[in-house]
Parts: sequence; C-alpha cells; structure tokens
Amino acid sequence: MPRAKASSDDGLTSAIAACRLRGAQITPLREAVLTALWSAERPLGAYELRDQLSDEAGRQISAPSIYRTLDFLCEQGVAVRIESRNAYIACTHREGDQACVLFVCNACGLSSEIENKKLERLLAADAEALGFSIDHRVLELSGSCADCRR
Amino acid sequence: MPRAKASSDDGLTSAIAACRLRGAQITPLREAVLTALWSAERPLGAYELRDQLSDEAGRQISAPSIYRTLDFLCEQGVAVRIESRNAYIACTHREGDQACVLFVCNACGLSSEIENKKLERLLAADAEALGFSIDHRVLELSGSCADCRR
DNA sequence: CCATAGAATGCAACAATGTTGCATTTGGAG
DNA sequence: CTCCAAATGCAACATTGTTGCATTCTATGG
Repeated sequence: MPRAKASSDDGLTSAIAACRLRGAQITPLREAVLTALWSAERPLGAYELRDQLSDEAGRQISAPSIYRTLDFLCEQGVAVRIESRNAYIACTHREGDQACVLFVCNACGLSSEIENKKLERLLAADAEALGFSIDHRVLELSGSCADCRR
Repeated sequence: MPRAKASSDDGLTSAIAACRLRGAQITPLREAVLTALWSAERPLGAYELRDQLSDEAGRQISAPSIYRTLDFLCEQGVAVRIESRNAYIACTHREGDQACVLFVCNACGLSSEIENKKLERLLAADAEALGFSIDHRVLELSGSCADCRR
C-alpha cells in the first residue's frame, strides 16, 4: 500500500508556503513538479517526471528544467533524492529536520521517512570519534513494507 | 589523508581467500579490479576502473566486464558500491557484517567504514515498528575528514 | 591428456541518467 | 514601464549502466 496521502494537500500547501517564507520563487513548473511528487505513490525518476509533466502541459518540458527544478526543491528541503534509486519523493517530514531515515519498499514503492533522534546522536558520536564533519547524510533502507510482506 | 593502507595486502589476500572458500572463482580480471580498489586512495568509478585496468592490461577492457566484475565483488561482500557517488571501494570491514556506516570525505575521498551495533539495533527497531523487512541498507555520510577539516 | 559443459569475458549497440552553455522568457522592484 | 535577475527552453553532449549474443576460459569427469 503506497504512501499515506491523507492531508496531501496540507503538506503540499505548507511546503510551498515554507519556500515562499524563505523568499524563494514558486513558479508554475516548480509547483507542478512538487505536486506530482506529492501525488505519486512511489518515488519518481527525473525523466518520468518530465514525461508526466509534458503530457499535462501539452508541450515538452526539457530534462535540464526538471533537474534544475528538482535541485531547487531538494535545496529547499521539500523534496528528497533517493540515491539508491535515482528517484525523488516529496519530503513529508517536518521542515528543517535533516535526521530522517527512509524506508523504501521494493514491491510497491512506498517510501516512509521517519525521524530518530537517538540514531542522529549515534551518528554524530561516530563522526565525532573520527573527527569527521558531516555535510550530508544518505540513509536509505530498502525491503518490503508491512503490506507487501504478506 | 586517504584510506589507511597498512595491511592492504592482508586485506586483499583474505578477501580473495574468503571468496575462494565460498567456491567463487577468482579470475585475473576480478583480482585486478579488487586490487585496484584496495590500492586506490578513494572511491573509483566503473569507467575509471575500466580505463585504469585497460592501461595496465594494454588492451581495452569493456564496461560490461567491469560492471559484472563489480557486481560479483559486491555480492561476495568484498566491495561496496557508494550509491551517492556512483563509485566503489574495497570492503575493509569484517566479512559478513552488513552493519556498516560509511564516511566519505568530499575533499580527499577518504572512506571509512565503521560498525555500530547500537545503530544496527535502532534501525532494526524502527523497521520492526513499521512492519518493514530490510533487504538492503545504504548509510553514507559525506563531509570532511579530520585531516581535511584543518 | 582430452572432451565438455558451465562460467566468465569480449564486444557492439543501446538505454538511462545527468550536465553545459547559451539564448529567451518571465517576474518583480524601482 | 523599464530593467535586471532569475527561471526556463533548447540542443548538444557526458557519464553511467545494460542487453544480447559470440567467444574464450576453466574446472571436471572420462
């Protein structure tokens, strides 16, 4: 069973509002991409987004536009790139929190972001012990979600 | 300062031995790729490996051969793919242990694998809570290592 | 030692993903 | 309304990864 969509609109709306608060421009393309990500029931690839949005718009959207838009959304923290899949999802966990763990179901594509402060602290401690300063974290777990295990 | 290389040969040798114990064939290409990974001071891309090995061999090694070899080495657990970089390193942590955290320095490429059982348990607990069964984990932290921070 | 079957590799073509540079359009501030 | 900066269009290209099939190698049984 795919991503929980209850309050999809709320999430989308507040994500857009958050960008605006930071002084970022929400253009039609950016809004369309973010909407597509919120509507999708699984991670979407850049070219997949391009095709889908091109259909909707009735004209060809270019790959660079999509990539630039995705870069923007990720910088704003309202989308997340899944490195192990070359795909993207809307970021559903609360703004400003970098400490999220991503579970991705191989069968249905469900992707759940969860926060875990303890885990955060453990990673910070490991980094500290190594003298390592963390810029970016990738924490992706793939497998089978509760519904697909049956 | 790049990957610690003390006992590089030991690690390489025992990795090869471990593959043989499992009944896997260690061919010249496989050994060459694994040796290159152990010798490298940073993660290497597939095409980078191809070029390097082609030079050494005095003939062109094909991309598919490299990819198949890397797949083999990863399946054997003696190499690791870094998803966030499309690159590979030799697996230096102990055999059979999946619970490793990878720190990759953006400046020098140093990549340290560390184990953390507590972290392992936390992730397992999170998965349990979600009813999620984990097949594969990606845990990559990028930033600056102790030497490059200065 | 030789035959043979399965595994590994070579190779060509192709598919998917991501990027660059520059022209054009758009949107907001003055 | 004008102008500037930001965003987008667009073409070409770069990188990364894959497929299918032919060939070579290697371990094994005879």
